[in-house]
Amino acid sequence: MPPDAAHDTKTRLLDAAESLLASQGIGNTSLRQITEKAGVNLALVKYHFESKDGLVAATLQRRLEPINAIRINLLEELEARHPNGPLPLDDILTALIRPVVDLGLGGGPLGRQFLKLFGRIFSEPAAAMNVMRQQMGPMIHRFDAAFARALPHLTDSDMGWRKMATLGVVQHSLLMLSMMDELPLHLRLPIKFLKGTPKPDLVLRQLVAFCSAGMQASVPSPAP
Amino acid sequence: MPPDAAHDTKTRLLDAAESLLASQGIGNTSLRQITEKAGVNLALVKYHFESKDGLVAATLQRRLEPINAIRINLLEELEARHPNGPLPLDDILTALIRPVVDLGLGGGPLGRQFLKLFGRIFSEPAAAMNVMRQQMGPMIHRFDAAFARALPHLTDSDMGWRKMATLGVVQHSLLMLSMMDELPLHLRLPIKFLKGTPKPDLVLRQLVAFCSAGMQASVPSPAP
DNA sequence: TCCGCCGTTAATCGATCGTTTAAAACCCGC
DNA sequence: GCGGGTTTTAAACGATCGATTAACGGCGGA
Repeated sequence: MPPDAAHDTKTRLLDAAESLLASQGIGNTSLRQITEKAGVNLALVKYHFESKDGLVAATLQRRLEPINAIRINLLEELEARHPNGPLPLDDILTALIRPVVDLGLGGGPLGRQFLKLFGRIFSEPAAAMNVMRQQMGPMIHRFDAAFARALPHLTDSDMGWRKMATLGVVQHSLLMLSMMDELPLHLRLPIKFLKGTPKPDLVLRQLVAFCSAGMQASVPSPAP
Repeated sequence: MPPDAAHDTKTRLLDAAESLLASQGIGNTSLRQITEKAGVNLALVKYHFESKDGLVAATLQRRLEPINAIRINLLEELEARHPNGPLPLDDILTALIRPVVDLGLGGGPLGRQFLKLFGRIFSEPAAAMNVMRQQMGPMIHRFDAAFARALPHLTDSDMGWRKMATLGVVQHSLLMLSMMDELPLHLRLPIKFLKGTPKPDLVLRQLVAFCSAGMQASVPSPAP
């Protein structure tokens, strides 16, 4: 992949888009803002990405693809270490959560920006949401067997509720963390217990601890 | 119910706004869409709500206020039943979660619509987010003492992480549920384990079970 | 040298946005 | 039925949106 002009333009558009989409949302960010920040002509969006939706999709895909690849790699390593018998639940959750925490809090401000975009995406127009699910769906499905091996006594329904809750914990927590440094102080109620940006390892441990316990909760009884 | 109370201009605007903001997001919904759906003149938004932001804020406030009032009522009843000693964690979580689940899944389609708006709001422009926090902040703070009584061994930091995770579970799960009936079938990956709209009691039990276990998780140790 | 393609540019398209104005319509006590 | 405040109306404002066009520069192959 040569560093030709076209590749450079694409990257600059993606970087600018990632930053602006994250901080303002998709619907509230204009192509003109993006191209101005990228120092690039407006019409090049259509040339390189066909449309605004295309640019948004490419922005998401650029980050989601490697994250999900790492997740599956970690899972396969884990499965290789435990050829049979139940898998350690905490290790499964770590494989699921660590890649996104590392990107978001381990890297520079770029990762942080994507973290916010990742958190926002569930509320955005269908076009963006579809890319999200297209990327996340197969990855989550890949984890299904692992969870079933770790918690064999859970019904499909109970397991479904708990996977949904787990994703909620990760998505919401990381969104809040990524918002930390740009919110006015008096609005930081949900995260005011934090002194500064926490280290990735701490975040990972907290999220895994909560989700692991939630996953292993005793099945709630029908009705009181 | 006087005949034109339901057709009162303000109420019709709020109803139309709630429905459209929920299904499209705030930034992607125009005042013209709202006023057309409400059967009301465009300029009346400025007359009754000053601006678009004012209408959005009023839409949120109309639902958040009674929900948070019920939450605090339930909490105070709980505290009255346990004048001293620790509070049952599951009951605290029930007081926190039940009101929003009941509104969203117990009532008609109107409640469902707001559920989606509630789930979206964390990703929307600052104006809307501020209203959200302004309403949620004092309510959450009201629960702080109760959580501390139920889990006295947790540090402020650990407690903070777990409250954040709990809100994530509730917010994300309810958003997914509220999206159920309008998503194309092939995109329902996260919730495909559900046959139909679940009863409020089932949802409440699942969410409380997960969050309660997560809240009570053993404190994660520093580093491996 | 010239052709042809790729990347880029400036400019404009029609549409739609939130907001604002000024006048009309309405309601109610007098 | 008349006057005055409240509510509603139609129309337009300037700004900005995503999309599109036609022309231009550069550079490698014929």
